[in-house]
Amino acid sequence: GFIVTGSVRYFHIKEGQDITGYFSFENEFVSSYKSFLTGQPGFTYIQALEDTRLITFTKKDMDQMLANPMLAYKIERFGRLVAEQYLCCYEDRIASFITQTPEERYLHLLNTGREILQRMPQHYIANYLGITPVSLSRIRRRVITNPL
Amino acid sequence: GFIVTGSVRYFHIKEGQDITGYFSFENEFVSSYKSFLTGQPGFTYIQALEDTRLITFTKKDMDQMLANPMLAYKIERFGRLVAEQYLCCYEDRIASFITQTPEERYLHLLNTGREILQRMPQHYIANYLGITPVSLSRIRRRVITNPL
DNA sequence: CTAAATTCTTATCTTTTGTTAACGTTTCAG
DNA sequence: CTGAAACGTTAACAAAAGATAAGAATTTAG
Repeated sequence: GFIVTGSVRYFHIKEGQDITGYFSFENEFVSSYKSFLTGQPGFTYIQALEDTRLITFTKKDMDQMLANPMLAYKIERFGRLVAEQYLCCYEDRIASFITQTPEERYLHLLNTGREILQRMPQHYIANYLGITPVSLSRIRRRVITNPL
Repeated sequence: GFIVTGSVRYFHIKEGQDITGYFSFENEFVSSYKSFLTGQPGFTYIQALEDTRLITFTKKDMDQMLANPMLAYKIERFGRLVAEQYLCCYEDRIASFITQTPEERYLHLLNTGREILQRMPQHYIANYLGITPVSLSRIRRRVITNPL
């Protein structure tokens, strides 16, 4: 789907707990991409966090358009560009887990993630950074009391 | 590029230290994908770890083929499928950082990552799991002495 | 074969995180 | 308005990870 207005969070369920992994906002695509591509049920759940308007299409819609010679070229291109855009985001995100500490990831979010910081509750943001809400609260205190 | 024989590692450099983020083996693609797509210099370095044979093409090659009406459709499709395949891998990898502990990630690698475990030195694998080599060594001891 | 370099383990200490629980605030539903 | 739920902070303790250094074991180069 494509978000016209509103926002969503992606989450996983592990041992009964739900853990938020990502967010999408207006003018972004939203899907459990792997599940969409493979047609297999996935383990990523999606929830709207505000009243959200979406334009959606199914895998079947996609396949039919790909099979239609009048549309195939445009849709192949569309699929390529969407996938590539996601890829760039994911590459950065993986690099952040490999090279940065949770505190560094939070500081980076402070500089670049206004949308997330302003619109998402803190315990979702903690999950997104790969830590617990308690730990994020401690990091915030550290950062506030030791600026620089 | 596409690896015919051999293997490579991807790494970042942070404060003088190099940190391995990923590996690719025979019959897989290899590139600093974001850098390739955007044309901007990236922060991902790639190094061959064995004698490695590659088939390579440049961004310019790609753009020329995309501009050629005889080839464009096939190349758009090719680009889409390659990007989508990467996307699925990355999605799983991000989920592992969000939902699993380092020990769980290592156990998962034991079950699925024969190629990496057999062909890569352990300190690269530690980086790949998002931890230090010392910490991986401790996890291995825990896992061996407390099986189950 | 030998010396140097690399890799892995182990130990010690410090820092950080996870877990659990308590508390105050805010938000929300009835 | 009121009680319940959700959210953020803090504290206390246990577990894990990072940093550093030392020492085997292995690999590599000359």
